[in-house]
Amino acid sequence: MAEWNELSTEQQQEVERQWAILRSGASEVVPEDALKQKIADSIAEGRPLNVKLGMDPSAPDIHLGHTVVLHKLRQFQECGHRVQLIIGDFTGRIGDPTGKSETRKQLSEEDVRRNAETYRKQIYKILDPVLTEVHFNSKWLAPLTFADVVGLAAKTTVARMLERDDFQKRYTGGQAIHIHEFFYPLMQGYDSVALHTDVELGGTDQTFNLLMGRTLQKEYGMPAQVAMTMPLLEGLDGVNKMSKSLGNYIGIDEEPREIFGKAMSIPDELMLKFYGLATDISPAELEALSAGLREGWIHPRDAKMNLAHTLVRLYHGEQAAAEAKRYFVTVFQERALPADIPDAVLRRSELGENGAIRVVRLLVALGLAPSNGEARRSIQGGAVKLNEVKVEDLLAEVVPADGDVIQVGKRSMVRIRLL
RNA sequence: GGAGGGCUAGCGAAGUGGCCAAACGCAGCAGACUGUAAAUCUGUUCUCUGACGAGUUCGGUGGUUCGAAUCCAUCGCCCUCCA
Repeated sequence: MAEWNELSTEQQQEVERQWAILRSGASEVVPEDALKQKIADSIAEGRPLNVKLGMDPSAPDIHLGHTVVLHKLRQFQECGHRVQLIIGDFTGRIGDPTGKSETRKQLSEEDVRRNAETYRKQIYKILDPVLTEVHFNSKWLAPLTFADVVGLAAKTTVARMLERDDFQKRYTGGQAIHIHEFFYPLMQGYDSVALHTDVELGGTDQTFNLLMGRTLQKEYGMPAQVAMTMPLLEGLDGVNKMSKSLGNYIGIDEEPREIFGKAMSIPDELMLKFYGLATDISPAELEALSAGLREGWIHPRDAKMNLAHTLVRLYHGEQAAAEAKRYFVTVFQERALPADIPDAVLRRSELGENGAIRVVRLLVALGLAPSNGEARRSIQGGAVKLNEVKVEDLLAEVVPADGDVIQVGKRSMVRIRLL
């Protein structure tokens, strides 16, 4: 272990510099002073730190919630450290019980593989591939014998497991906890043993699992990792954490217009948090923005527009961001028709003798309504427009022409192509 | 091993023989308004029908009944307590 006074002045400055960057924004670092020591060791020995992140392969799309941690990893890489990305293909077959009120479904091997591939593709939008190792944890977990597993399980206790918040709730609430769910933290901890991890990152909901890594590493006679948690980002609903299964997420692989629109729908109160956790804005800029909103010289709408723009730029580039913004302004602010409207084919055979068709049927034929009932409701709700003229009559018949534009609400519209 | 409780629309949750296509909340969709797909307010949310009306739905199956989400049998799944 490197003593502080053994380091040169330059090395000490470098330690301080890295520590300031890496510590910033983190919710908790356990133990608090160990991170600086690890950095110092790394610099003294000229050895990069192994920084681990486990990814649950149950949801194949990376969303902004994941990026909070990924951006932090990127900072580690920029300081010269190495990222160990664990694809939890083995654990994924169990399903992390974290934060769940009920037992998760087990994934098939094939699901896990496919999802992991998707991860790999998306992850390098943020991480530096050169400094990233990707591991599948089945590599070391699958060969363990039952005796090994029993030995592993003997290193902790039921009482300890029940300390974890969600197990606690389920246990006292009379909901099932299967024995195999206890193995999840053990396995995740064992990953750190297998890879000699120095620092493990996760959301605050991962605290228990990260600490289990420390416990196990000590049990296996190696230095304990530092557990570093990042704040959780709420989803579009503004209440629950962003997650795929709740459907309240913005995926980084989504269409620019989607990302932009979804960003515009986050509650105003969460704007700053999104800026802070999901963009590359500097602390100084964030402070200025915060002050501007508070004192009223920045319009919340403009701030949110800028957020949406930034998010699209991060994952799709400046050009796509500008386009997405233009689209949003046109369609939602000016309520005008966008320049490009998707075509939908309408066969003449759908039309009656005189070339007419009831609007209800037209909507269904064009895929703008899933059923006639739904189409009727849309008309009754005043949502349907043909060439920007509202259709009010349920029984209305129209004679569609090639190029006519029909809309249901502001968001779905189609240009008719007669065949 | 014993005793008991449960399974209702996307989710949560009422409903215990006809008034139930099924209250209510959430989520979704739409409208108004706006500062945005924020907030707020309003409408709407099984399918077919212009409408009257009809048809499928309450874990699965089979019964009882003029009539079942509601009663019975059976199968499956879940939970609790005792041992």
